[in-house]
Amino acid sequence: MDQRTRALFDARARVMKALAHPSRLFIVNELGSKERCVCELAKLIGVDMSTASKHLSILKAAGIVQDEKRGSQVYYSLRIPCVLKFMDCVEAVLKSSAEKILALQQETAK
Amino acid sequence: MDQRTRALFDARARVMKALAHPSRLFIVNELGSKERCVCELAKLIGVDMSTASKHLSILKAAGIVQDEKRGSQVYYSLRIPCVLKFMDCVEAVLKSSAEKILALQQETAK
DNA sequence: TGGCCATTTGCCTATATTGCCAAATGTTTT
DNA sequence: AAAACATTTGGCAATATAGGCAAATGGCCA
Repeated sequence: MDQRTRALFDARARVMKALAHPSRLFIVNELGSKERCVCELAKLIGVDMSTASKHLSILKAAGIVQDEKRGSQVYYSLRIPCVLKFMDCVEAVLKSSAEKILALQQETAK
Repeated sequence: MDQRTRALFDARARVMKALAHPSRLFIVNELGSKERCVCELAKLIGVDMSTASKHLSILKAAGIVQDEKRGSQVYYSLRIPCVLKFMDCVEAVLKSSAEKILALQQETAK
């Protein structure tokens, strides 16, 4: 893999990494329907506000969300909504895995 | 977030995590055009074969690829091809980030 | 101004990930 | 059977990630 290719996949992996955490996937999902402030998201997830803030800063650094300060609150929203569409394919992977496990069990039971 | 929701997002994150590494994204990309054995992928990426094998086992455990042993070689192929489509959106994120940085630079230069 | 709330940042510990080497396993060939 | 090759696995050290607490910052209101 040459230097140029490596840089390309490093950049892509940085974006994927930002999404590769349950709380951050939950955040992206929430922001898909409406913008939210940090304290709302922290409550919804059930973590410390500082933890939620850090997850949001990771998503922001990756270019996935954007923030807007209004009064004393910071509202986050999706910057690139197509990430929401990842979940259909992820669910297909999960479904397919579940079916495979089921098939193996029935194989064993024979 | 209730137990059920947490389990859902944990499962999704496990799949995303499997994809969140430059070598593994490269592998998925390669397998998009044709199946490959471990040694080919190791050479293409430029890592030890044991390293490539571990990456492949992570992708396999996530349900993204499948393997088939033929002779002394193990050929891996994409099990769920829709993951290839993630890259368009990831590129959109990267492009948008690049444009934002450019805009900020021009702002500063004023 | 003082107090309260929302947010961010620093710090710290626990845990997870990465990638190499070496060893174990299985396959093909001579 | 031995040598050669492909793959996987275990061990290990370096590095990265996660999340809570406490402190710092900034806005709002009495």
